[in-house]
Amino acid sequence: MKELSERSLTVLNDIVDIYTETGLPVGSKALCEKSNLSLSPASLRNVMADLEKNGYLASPHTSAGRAPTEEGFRYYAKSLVAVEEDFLSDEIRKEIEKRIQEDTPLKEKIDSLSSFISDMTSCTGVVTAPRFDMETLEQLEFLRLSDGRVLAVLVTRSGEVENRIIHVPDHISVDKLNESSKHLKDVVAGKTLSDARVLMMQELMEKKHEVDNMMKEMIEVADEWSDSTDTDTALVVAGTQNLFQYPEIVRDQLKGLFKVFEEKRLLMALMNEVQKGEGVQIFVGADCKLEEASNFSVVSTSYGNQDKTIVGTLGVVGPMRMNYKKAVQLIDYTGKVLSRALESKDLEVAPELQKGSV
Amino acid sequence: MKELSERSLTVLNDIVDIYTETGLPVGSKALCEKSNLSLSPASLRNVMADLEKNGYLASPHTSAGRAPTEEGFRYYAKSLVAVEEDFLSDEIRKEIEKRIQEDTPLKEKIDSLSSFISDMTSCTGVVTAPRFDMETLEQLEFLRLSDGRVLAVLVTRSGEVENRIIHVPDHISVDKLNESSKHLKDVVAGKTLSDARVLMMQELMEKKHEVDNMMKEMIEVADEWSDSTDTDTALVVAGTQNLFQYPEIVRDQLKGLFKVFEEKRLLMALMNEVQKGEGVQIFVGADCKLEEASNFSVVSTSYGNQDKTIVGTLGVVGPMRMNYKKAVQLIDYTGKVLSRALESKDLEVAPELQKGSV
DNA sequence: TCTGGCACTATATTGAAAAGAGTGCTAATC
DNA sequence: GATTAGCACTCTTTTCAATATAGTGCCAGA
Repeated sequence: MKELSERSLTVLNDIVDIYTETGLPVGSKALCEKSNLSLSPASLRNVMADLEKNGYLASPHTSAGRAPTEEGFRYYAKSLVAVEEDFLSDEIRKEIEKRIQEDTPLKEKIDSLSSFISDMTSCTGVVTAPRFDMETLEQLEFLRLSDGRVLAVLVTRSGEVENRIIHVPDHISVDKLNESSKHLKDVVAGKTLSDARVLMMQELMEKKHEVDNMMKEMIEVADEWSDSTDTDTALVVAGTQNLFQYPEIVRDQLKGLFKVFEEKRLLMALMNEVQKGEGVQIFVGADCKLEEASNFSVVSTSYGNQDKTIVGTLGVVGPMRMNYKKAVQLIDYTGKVLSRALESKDLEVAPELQKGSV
Repeated sequence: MKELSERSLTVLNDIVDIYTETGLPVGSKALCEKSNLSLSPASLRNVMADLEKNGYLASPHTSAGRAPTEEGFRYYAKSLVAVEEDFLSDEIRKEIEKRIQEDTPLKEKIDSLSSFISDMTSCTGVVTAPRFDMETLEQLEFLRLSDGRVLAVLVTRSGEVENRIIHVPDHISVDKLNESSKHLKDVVAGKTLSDARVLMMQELMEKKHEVDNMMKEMIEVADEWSDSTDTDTALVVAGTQNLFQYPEIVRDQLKGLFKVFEEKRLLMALMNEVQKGEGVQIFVGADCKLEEASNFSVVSTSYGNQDKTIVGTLGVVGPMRMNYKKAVQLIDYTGKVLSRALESKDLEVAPELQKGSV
C-alpha cells in the first residue's frame, strides 16, 4: 500500500469521481476531457499505468479503460477524511434538523431519518434505534393482573417506556407485592439495568427467606429484559430499492444483502461490526467482515449522548462506487444532530414517572 | 373465457405443472414425455393450438413451446379449489401447529409463521398481526407522570397491552383524574374502541362543564389510538430473497415489489385488497389492482376469531408460476389453525387487568 | 379421432470479419 | 526530464451469414 504522489492521488480521485457516476471503466481520453487536469491522455496513461501497478486501478481487459479496485476506493476514502469540502446544502441540514425535532415518537424519527439518508445517497439507509439498556432506570411500576401475573412498567431516565408481563405466584399477597416492589424501586432506581440485576441478586442472597420467590422472578425479568433489548433493538432499513439501479450489483449479491436486511440477527451483526471507532467510518468491500456485505460499501457512525448510556448506529449501505463525500458528510451531520438531541433531551419522549398512580 | 373440455383442462393443468417447475415454455414432445396422458405429441399439438386460440397459452415465437398466459394460470387456479389432493404432509401440519402453540409472544409467532410459509413455498410470506381495534376493551389504567402527562395502559379482552402518553392539564388534580378515570372505565369497559369513542363523545356533551378538559383529551387519545392501530398493525414480510430465484422476474419487477414490501402504506394496501372474500383467495397477475404486484401472484386468506373482532391476513406473494396447490393448502391450513388458536385464546397473551395496582 | 410424416419458421449457435476503444512504447518536443 | 504525438497492438463489440435446433401446422392415412 504505497503512498501516492500528489498528482497520482488527484488522478485517482478524478477517476473515482467519474467512475462513481458512470459505473464504467474510464479511459485516458475520457479522463482528460472530464477532469480539468492539464495533462494529455498520454501522460495520464503513464500515471494510470502506475496506479494500476500499485493495485489501485484495474482494467477488465486490454482495450477497456480502468476502474478503481477495492484498494483504490479504500485509498480514495482514506484521503477523504482530510477534505473538508462542503457538500451539504443548507436545505439538507435544515431537513435533517426538522426531521429530528419534529413532534413525533422516536421510532418515527428513526424511520424518517433512515429514509431521508437513503434518498439523498441513493443507497440503503440503516439506522438502529438507540439502546437504552445502559441507561439509568428512573422508575418501576407494577399493575396487578389476573392469574398471578403482573404488568411491570419500566421508565428510563430519557423517558422510554417498556412493559413486560411477569409471573408472580398466587400466594403472594397484594400487600407483600406492594411492599417488596417499593423496596425494589428504591434499590433499583438510578441504576443501569445490568447494575440493577446485580443488586437484586445480592438482595436475594441476603434476605433469602422473605421475598425470594418474588425476587427470583424479578431477576428473571431483568435478565429477559436486557436480553430482549439486545435483540429487540429496532432496526430501520430504508431505500432498499435504490440498490437495484446499479447494474454492477448482480442478482446474487443483491440476494445476499437482502437476506441480511431481512434477518435481524445478520443485520445486527453488520451494524455491530460497523459501529466501532470514533466518528464516521468507511468500510469498502471486504473491510466489512460480513460476507454478504463484502461487495458493498458502508459509511456509518454511532450516535448517542455524552456519557454513552444511549447508543445507536446509523449508516448507508451501497455500491463500492457510492458518493462517499456526500455520504460521509450526511452521516456525520445526522449523527451529530441526533446526538445533540439525545443529549439535550428535547426529543419527544415520555417524562419520568412520578410517585403515585392515578 | 370459454369453458374447457375435460381433456383440454387436463392438458392445461399438466402444462402449468411442468412450467411451474422449469419456467420454460413447454413443447408438445416434452409434454408427452413428462405427463402421463396417452396422447401423441401431434394430438397434444392440436389441443395446445386450441388452448392458445382461447388465450390460455402463448408462445414467445413460432419455434418455442407454449407457456401459460395469465389467463391460463387463472383458469388453472380456479379449477384448483375443486381439487382436494392433499399436499401437506403430517410433518408440515405438526410444524405449523407447533409454531402457533409455542410459548412465545404473538409477534414472534407471526414472524415464525411468515418465515415458515415462505420457506415452504419458495415465495415471500406476508402476515399481518391481528387487529384488535374492533375488540372489546377489558381494562383501562392510568399512571400519573410528571409534566401533566399520564400513561394510559389499555388491555383488550384477548390480553393485548398497549400504552400511550396523554397530556392532562396540570390544574386537574390527581383526585379528579382518579374519579373521572374510574367513571371512564365503567363507560368504556366491554365496548370496542370505536364504540368507546362515540360514548365518550356523548358523555362530553352531557356534562360539559365538569371534566371536559380531561374528556377532550381522552377523546383525542381514542382517536389517535384507533388511527394508529390502523397504520401500526404489524406487517411481517419474510423470505423476500426467495423471489430472486425466478429468472423470469426481472429487476424492475423485483424493485417495484420491494418498494411495496418496504412501504407500509403500500403493503397495507396490498393486504387490504387481498383479504376480501371467504376462504383462500388466489390473485393471478392483474387480479391484484396494485400495479407493483401485477406481475406476481398472491395466495391469501384472512384469519380471526368467530365474532370477527380480531382479524388478520396471511398469504404468500410469488411468481405467477408458483405452486398454487401447495400454497393454497398451506395458507388454508395455517389460517385455520391460527383462527382456532385465537378463538380458544390459548395464545400466549396477557390476561385481563384486575382491580388495584401494586 | 388419432397419429406419423414433412414442410415451415424462428430462435440459438457458431465462426469469421470488421469496427471500436484503449493501451504501451518510442521518438520527438518543450 | 517531463510531456506529448504517433502508431502498432490487443481485446471486445458488433455484424453478418450459415448451420443446427426445437417446435409448430397441416395433411394424409389408419
